Amino acid sequence: MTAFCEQVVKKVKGSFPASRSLYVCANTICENKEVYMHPKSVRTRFAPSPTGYMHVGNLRTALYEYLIARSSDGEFIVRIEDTDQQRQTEGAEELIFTTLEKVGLAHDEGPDVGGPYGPYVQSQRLDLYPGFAHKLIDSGHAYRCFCDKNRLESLRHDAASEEYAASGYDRKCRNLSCHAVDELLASGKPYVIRQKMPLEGTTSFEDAVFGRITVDNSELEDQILLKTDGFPTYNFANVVDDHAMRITHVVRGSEYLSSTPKYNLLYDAFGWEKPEYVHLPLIIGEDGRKLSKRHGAVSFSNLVEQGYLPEAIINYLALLGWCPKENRELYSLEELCEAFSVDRISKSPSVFDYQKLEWFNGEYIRKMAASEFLSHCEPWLAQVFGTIPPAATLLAELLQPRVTRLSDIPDMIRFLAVHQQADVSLYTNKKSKSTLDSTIKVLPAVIEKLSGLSQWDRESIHDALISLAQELEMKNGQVMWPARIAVSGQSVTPGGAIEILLLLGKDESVSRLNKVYAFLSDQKEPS
RNA sequence: GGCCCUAUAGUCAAGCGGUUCAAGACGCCGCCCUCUCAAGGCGGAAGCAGGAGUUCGAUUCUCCUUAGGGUCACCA
Repeated sequence: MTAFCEQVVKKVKGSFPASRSLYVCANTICENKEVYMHPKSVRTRFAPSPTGYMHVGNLRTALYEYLIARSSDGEFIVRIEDTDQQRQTEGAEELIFTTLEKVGLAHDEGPDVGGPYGPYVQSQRLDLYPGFAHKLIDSGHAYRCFCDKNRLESLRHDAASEEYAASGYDRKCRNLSCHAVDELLASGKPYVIRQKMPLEGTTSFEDAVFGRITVDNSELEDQILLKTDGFPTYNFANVVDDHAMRITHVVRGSEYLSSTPKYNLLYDAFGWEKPEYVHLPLIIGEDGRKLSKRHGAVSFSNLVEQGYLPEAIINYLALLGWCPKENRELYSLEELCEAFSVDRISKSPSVFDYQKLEWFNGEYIRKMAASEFLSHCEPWLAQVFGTIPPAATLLAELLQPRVTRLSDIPDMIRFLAVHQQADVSLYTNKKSKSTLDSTIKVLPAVIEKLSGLSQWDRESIHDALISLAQELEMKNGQVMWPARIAVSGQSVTPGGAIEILLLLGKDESVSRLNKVYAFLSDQKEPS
């Protein structure tokens, strides 16, 4: 007992090295759970597989896991599920951590920060799983299966095989005699270990959002626990690790709903306490299908590239499938921790709505301090001007109420860097009472007036143009409209004539106006 | 196809048998503001999938139908 305690203490302090005695230790942990922990504390885990990109569905799962932990003062753990050797991607793990950091989901334990229940990468716990699998064989809850892939494949293609259709694998090896097994083992034939499902009866469990789920055991396949390469399947590693890491709330997408009974049977076989289950409704695309790459930008980095802010993404995701008690929508992460509760998670799948995300993004942009917005703009301004223009502050001020995605900025301001002649038809505008004739009439006066200005600021330009309208007995619009169109070359601009002139500077403005006037005069003459 | 799940406007959704019963938000439309567009303000159109049953009374409870989705891998 003393030795055990020492081991536990060592482990809690995190000084326990990842070694082959891990098996022994985990085994000890599992069988002495009362000694080992703080049963009250909520522990959730984000267990992504390092596939190289962070799907918003995964991010939302991570968010809810984080919120569940934080809202009850519990711990949030990150565990990497890399038991599929085929799917390893370079830098994938890194991406997971940078994403979590960008959105502010700080974890208490994980491969990068350590913790008392490590290692937190499944490929580093490989020597843990076979022992557990063999324990299950000993207790009669699992068996070795020597069927090769070809047989399974042909089983699957054999439509006549109703037995297979009923429960997946046909359980050929389930009742192999000891003698037969020994012989196969001796021959060195590779095998997997499968879970022995009960043939009759039902299994049910209580899900925090979906309620009671019951399935017939006859529906359950004798799933593979340990692959021929000695790696565990997700189905197995997941259960072993969730238990070993003392996870109290298993939070995941509802696509796992139908396999949860199998996991519970595993917990029962080991005699372990089962966790609470919180299955989340799926995030789907416009077409009603599970959101996937063909729906467009569905990874966190895609979204950021498209100009969405991490805070806006998180806020939107929080409200996608969960509804606060209070009738409001703008929540910071901290506020979400306060407000979140599992019982307000909805059951039906929700469509990922880019328009609504865009609205959130606009809200966050407008809420920003001007200086902060400016720094967000800078890379986009540099993209157009090659450098940060002197008028950046003014530009940002004009952009802030008008931008919904940062990536829209370049197209909105490109006209400032490159002057293009407006389509002649643009000079005709009913509301401003502007026509091509009035434009041709007013332009020389505008040029003259502006050229004569000694000051180039908002007020001077404003006064000059307004007084010009009065002098010519024209409406303000008849002056402002053509000036803006001429100088910008387009009908819609961020800011009015005065702002655009201000942005361009006196020399550039006058030069553009002259160019346009010359062009328009030429156009006019033939007719 | 078997099994499981879901079902309030185009979308996210409140509602958890009857004081207000169909909130609120995005989007859409209109008006105001206005040197364009935004932002902002005001207003509008738009919904309980269908059918039985329980009940004095169903959006709300039960069943059926229909429609969607998920899942049936040595993927997670």
